[in-house]
Amino acid sequence: MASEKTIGRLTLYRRILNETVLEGIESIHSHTLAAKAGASSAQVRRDLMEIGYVGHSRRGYDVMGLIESLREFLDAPGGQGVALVGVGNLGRAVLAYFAGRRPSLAIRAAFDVDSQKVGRVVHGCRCWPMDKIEDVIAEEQITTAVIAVPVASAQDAAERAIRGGVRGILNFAPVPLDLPEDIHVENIDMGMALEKVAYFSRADQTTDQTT
Amino acid sequence: MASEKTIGRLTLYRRILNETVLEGIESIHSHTLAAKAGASSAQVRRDLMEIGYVGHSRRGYDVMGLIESLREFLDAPGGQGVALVGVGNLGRAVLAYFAGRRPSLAIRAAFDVDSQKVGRVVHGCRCWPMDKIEDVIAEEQITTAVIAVPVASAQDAAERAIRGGVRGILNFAPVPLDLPEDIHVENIDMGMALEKVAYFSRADQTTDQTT
DNA sequence: CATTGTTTGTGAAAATTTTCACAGACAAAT
DNA sequence: ATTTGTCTGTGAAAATTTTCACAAACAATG
Repeated sequence: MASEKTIGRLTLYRRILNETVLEGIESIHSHTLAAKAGASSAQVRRDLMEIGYVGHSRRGYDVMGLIESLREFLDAPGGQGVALVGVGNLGRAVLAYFAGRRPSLAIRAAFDVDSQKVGRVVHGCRCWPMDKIEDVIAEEQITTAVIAVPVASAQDAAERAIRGGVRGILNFAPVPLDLPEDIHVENIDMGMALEKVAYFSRADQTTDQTT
Repeated sequence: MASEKTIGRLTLYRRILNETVLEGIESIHSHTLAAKAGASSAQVRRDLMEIGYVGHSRRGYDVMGLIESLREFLDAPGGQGVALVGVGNLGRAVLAYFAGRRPSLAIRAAFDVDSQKVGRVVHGCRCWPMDKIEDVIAEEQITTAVIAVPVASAQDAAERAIRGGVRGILNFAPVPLDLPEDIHVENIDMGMALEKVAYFSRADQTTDQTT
């Protein structure tokens, strides 16, 4: 029911709410959350409608309750494992980013062709050789893979991860992957993103910002 | 006139066409380009309509001509400079990614607080201390900045880049930046992206892939 | 030269996403 | 107890994006 865009914003709201709760704030209005998220208040209310969380008129949303509700909606009941394929600069950045962040969505294994990296533990994550992908993913019941390998190996890496049992892929390689359509693919293409920004940075282009 | 989404796809088409031309292919049909880009042929035709490039019925689009047309549309006439703020793992990955890729959109300077990094040249790009941002950006006429610093310094880094003259920002820090609305901001939020993929990786969620 | 089959360019329809705007709820103030 | 002002939840409108579908173009074929 919830669109991809809505899911993205919900995760953003959760991050904002986690900060909010640290400040000791107990309830929050849609327009406050909206301002912090860079959205409109109507948008926030629509999104929360999607997960069926109800606020109080005048008082807004109960922060703790909303966080809990988001957790129930967004997180898999038993937690989910993530695999990282490619432990280069980008891969290490990804590991650093997620290290110890969310236990219910942790990077449980990393893979690289470089035998120098194999066996080492980076940011609390063990690095395996590429040919162990299927086995380790299956064994650790990993559902999601992050592809951070060069373009030439991306398609193969993705296919192997899927053979291991992965159902969703976060792809950093700037190439569209050709995969079964029941596999969810999210592309992060830094080159494309930079070109877009550069285009809109030009004085002659006028469009408002957003993501 | 062209939407942000269209601009994104146009850059993707260009990348695909650059590969196509290497294969010695002289013309391409909308449906072929669409398949490689993961879009529909109607979408491709609409997008190309946007830049006013016309193909030939039955023969399709002239690859070289289209690349040239995309260049005219997407690239700034005199080229554009990019600054990188933050030379950690992610920053280095960004540098490696763009090193020597497109002369008209090159990373001309990098900045970091770490005095160990200052003065060094990473992937052909000199690293400056943070307090030189305004000066170097102004001097090099840099229009676009990539923010790859921790959350806590992202807002400040962005503001200083803007004071130097930057008009567009590619922000990797997982925090919405609060900036003048004439500044174009593009957020790449790896955490949000991974959570989205994880959500759609769950067996109970069914939605088709795309980006 | 006519026919055939394929492809572009594009109005119009469909689908999706966002915003508007307001009834109903309710805390606070009087 | 009543009024006041603000906030939610949501139907409906607006805006945006994508797809449909077909006339016009035209290379290829006979």
